Amino acid sequence: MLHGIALKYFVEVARCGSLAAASENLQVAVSAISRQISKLEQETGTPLFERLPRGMVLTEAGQLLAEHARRTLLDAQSVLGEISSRHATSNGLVRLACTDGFAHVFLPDVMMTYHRLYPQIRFVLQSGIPEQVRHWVETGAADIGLGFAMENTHGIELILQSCAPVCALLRPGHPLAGQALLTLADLTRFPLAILERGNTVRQLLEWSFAAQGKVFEPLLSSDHTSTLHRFATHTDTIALGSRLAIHGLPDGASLLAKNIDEPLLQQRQLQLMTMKARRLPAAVSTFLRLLECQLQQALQA
Amino acid sequence: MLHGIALKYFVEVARCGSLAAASENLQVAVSAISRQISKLEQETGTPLFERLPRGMVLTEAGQLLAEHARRTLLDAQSVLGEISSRHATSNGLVRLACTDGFAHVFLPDVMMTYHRLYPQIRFVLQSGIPEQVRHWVETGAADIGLGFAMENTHGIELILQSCAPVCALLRPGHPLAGQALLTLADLTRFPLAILERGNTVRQLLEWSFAAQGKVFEPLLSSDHTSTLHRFATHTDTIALGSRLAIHGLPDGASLLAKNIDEPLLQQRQLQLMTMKARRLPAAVSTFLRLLECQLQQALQA
DNA sequence: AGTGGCATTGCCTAAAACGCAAAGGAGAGG
DNA sequence: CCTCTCCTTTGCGTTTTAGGCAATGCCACT
Repeated sequence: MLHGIALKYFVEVARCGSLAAASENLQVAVSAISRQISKLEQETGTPLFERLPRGMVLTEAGQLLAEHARRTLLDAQSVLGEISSRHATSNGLVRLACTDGFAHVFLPDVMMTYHRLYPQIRFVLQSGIPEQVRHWVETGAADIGLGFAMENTHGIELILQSCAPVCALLRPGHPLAGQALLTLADLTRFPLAILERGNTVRQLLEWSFAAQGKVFEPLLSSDHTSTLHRFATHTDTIALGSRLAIHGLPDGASLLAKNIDEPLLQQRQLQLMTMKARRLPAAVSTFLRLLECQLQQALQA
Repeated sequence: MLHGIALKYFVEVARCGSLAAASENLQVAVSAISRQISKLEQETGTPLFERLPRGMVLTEAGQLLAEHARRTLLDAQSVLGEISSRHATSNGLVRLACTDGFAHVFLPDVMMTYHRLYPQIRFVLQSGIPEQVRHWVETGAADIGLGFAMENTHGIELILQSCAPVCALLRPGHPLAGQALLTLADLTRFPLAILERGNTVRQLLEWSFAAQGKVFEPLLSSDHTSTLHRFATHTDTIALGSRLAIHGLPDGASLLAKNIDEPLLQQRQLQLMTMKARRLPAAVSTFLRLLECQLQQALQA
């Protein structure tokens, strides 16, 4: 246990938003949890939750405490791991969160490289829209996040940030394959394939089209990057995405990435992130270094 | 309490090196503490202390846990502070550790500047030899450390590191005041004033003299920089120290800092440090930024 | 061998956590 | 408007855990 059960209960309640749900997950009576929360509130001298008819939600003070608690529990877990097996990198789990584009080629490649160095380390990868990725990292559900954003984020530790403009991805035989730079007008002449709403690409594209009074009606809309790519490699459809997403694809499936002459589309930032003020387990930390390194290489290529 | 008492007892035992002493400080029976320690060892599955006839000393695993515990407890304290008084910078204590040279002019000046911005923040300053400073920061007895070192340190978060060669400090009327650069031979022709053993200046000077087969017999040896300065401003004695130590002294007491042509003396590094992986209280964090800024300015001057 | 400084163990008491059941509140829906 | 449902909180008896005290064991030092 190391740390009082109080904090453990507290984070669970914060996570599920009600005593009842937490009681279910923790297999502990509701009353017990209720008392622990009361105790915490007494100790801090402020209410940590707002009591709503349908559950409990963190107050401002509660959020501060929740952050502390999550940091602490994660740290404890990592330290216990390091203690129980003395070799630094045998605390064997790296939990990654990323937006879809990285999940198919880039991250698997990095994981493979890492795996050759430390075969006993396991991975968990979760992909989602940028907002989810950010949230997972912030709450410690993932160790490392890789995604896109349009503005600078706070409440998160930024390991690396780099401009990652939205590109047009098209097959070598495409009519536009000869042009180095495309315009928005070029895009309107071909069917488009793009990620669902909630992703930065989609948002930026919609803004760009709206700014020029054009309607944006993609032929294909999916929540999987690979769907788009597959489609684009065999048709004249133009997929919208990032250069990194196709970096390292097998030659047979290769796509070309073309820049698009539209300022809005340049605004996208790639972000590599971890939880703020968190001490990472050894395995995560070394993986992070590798990832950062490979990311920089890929960005330059 | 927030966190189980176990960790609290644990760090205290680690700090004083025996159950008996910890029992005294905590006002808790020895047996109670002994049981908490046993419980921790059971939970981690490894002994955390080596039992010696004269007390207990941390094992390797124990050290890992102790670091975690200290991080956690400090973090908890800081979060509680932030909660109880919601304004970020009202958690009112900044604990500084530095080597003697900074304690007289430089740090007081920074504290004054800070105090004008946040009048309710209090300070604790402890000065000592570099080894102590480092230790205080490492164990969380101080929030921020400012000192010198000869090699790169680990187990500590380096906020800023900069070359800080040992200089000769002499009064404007001194026979050597005209020279821009002094040699070791110059130093032998005048009485010297220098800090006690354990400080980097002293160490480097002794090495330098030894390397040239000279004996090192300072006229004045003190553990207070100001003693040396006072002495040097009114005699032809040369004080050894850092440029920063005299930065901002009132004109009447002013000394000149001269570089010395001796590679060994250039090796000294100034280090601004905090505990590794620790989340600092808001007040400490803002003070640190100010300090860092002023330090950079002073270094350029 | 004896002594003093330590840590551990056994036993008992005090305090804290837990579970169950009942009570109190506040929307949702008929 | 009343009831139903889904919450949380409270009261009470039981169980678990921490604390204190005194006895024991260990080891070095004299």
